Amino acid sequence: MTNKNVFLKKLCMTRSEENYIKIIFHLGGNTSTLISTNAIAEQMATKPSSVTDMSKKLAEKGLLHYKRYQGVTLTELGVKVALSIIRKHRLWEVFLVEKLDFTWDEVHEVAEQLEHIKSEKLIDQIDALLGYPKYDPHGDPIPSKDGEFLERDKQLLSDMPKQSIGVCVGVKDTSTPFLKFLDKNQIALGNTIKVLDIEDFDQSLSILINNKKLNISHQIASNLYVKKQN
Amino acid sequence: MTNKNVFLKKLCMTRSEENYIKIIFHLGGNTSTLISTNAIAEQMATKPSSVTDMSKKLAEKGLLHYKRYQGVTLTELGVKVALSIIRKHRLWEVFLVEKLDFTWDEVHEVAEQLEHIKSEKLIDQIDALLGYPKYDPHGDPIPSKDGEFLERDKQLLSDMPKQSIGVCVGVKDTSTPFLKFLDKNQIALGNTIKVLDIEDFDQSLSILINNKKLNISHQIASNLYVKKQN
DNA sequence: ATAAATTTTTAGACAAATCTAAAAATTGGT
DNA sequence: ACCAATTTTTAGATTTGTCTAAAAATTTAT
Repeated sequence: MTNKNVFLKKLCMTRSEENYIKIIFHLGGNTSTLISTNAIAEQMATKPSSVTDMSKKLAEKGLLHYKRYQGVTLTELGVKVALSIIRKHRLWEVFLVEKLDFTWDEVHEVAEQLEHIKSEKLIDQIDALLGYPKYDPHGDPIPSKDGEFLERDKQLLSDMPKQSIGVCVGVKDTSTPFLKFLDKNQIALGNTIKVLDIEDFDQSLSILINNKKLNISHQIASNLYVKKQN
Repeated sequence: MTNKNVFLKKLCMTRSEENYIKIIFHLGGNTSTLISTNAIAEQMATKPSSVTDMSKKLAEKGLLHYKRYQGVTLTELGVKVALSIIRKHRLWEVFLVEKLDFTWDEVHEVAEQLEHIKSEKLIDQIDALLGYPKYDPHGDPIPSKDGEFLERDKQLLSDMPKQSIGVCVGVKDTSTPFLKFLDKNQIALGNTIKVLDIEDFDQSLSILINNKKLNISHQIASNLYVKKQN
């Protein structure tokens, strides 16, 4: 048994604590990014005052660093805990889709419950049963027992072929004009985008997003990351 | 969807409430047996005063009948809820043993967690994946979606006469030491057991199992259920 | 039948996780 | 640098499930 797992075993965490750690990880993902109280509150669908209370408790437990009015960062231990929860969540998602015929939109709610089941043997056996998958049904990477994982293969929208479908996962250019353009056109993280056509003349794209057809320039498309489906 | 399932869907129950209902069912099993506050407290490993509080709450919700100083009985709805929890618990136990190589003594703790996962589709698909089993790994019957189940015609090994043959179908004692003993001696559900001899002095038995002769105490034999062969 | 023993309930407290409302600190615009 | 807006924290309350200690009801024994 690794050193990490000894720590995880000793730590007894409530469901609520685990959800905070998971959300904080998703908002930052490492030990150096400061996450604000309000951002956490919004993701947790709770009030900032509740977040402050929980931040103090989790800092007390050594899972994050907290400084008044500054925000929090995960400790190394906090990252390990987050990865172990995410590992469980994503493995359960694969299980539900592969073994129990769940559709992609049905898995999340159930996986949110299953990720809190406490049994090392359980999740390791599920992992084995599934053949040690590397990605979940949404294409997100599944951390190994030791917390290692491969970042998913995302690509620029401009590199997608005609008729392909992807989910918007990030931007390359982070300038204000570009982000404003995205806002104005209601292009947001998580949106599904289908490439309808690519114009030979200027490589501009005709895409389907939010059930609406939209034409965007090659320059726009070459600054949007998508995760290709299938 | 049956009427019952409509009710179960509307009822939102906490984990603690579900555990009370399950324990009360195990102590009585029907709508007419009065269960005492102390008995529940002992099984729940809690104090009688806590049981009183919870009894009032569950009566309020229509799951049981409660009269001061008398005890409680389950309502019809309470029985249905209990059966649905027991169904989940036992199906998960089969899953853990059949699909994930858990041993008899490892399943209980994890099934205690899994039985509270809320998803009708999840448990129905697990049921299908397992081929709609009728009995769990301890030989206890699994209620159907409609709450019906067949108690098995079984008897204690200690009540079998010399030279009789039976098939192991369950255990009376489900404690870890007993289950570990069975694992160690390769006594498992489905094994055929022949009673070779019964010692007058201490009622210990000499049995034939897996084509091997084995001596077991009367105490062991009185905690093993077998189904007698014609 | 009545006193003693037991069981059950009540009353009041506590911990966890949340909330609201108000106070304090930080940030941003001019 | 200062005022206004925003963010964050504090203080105090609420809910759920539990506890202890004491009171009340029931059961048992003589």
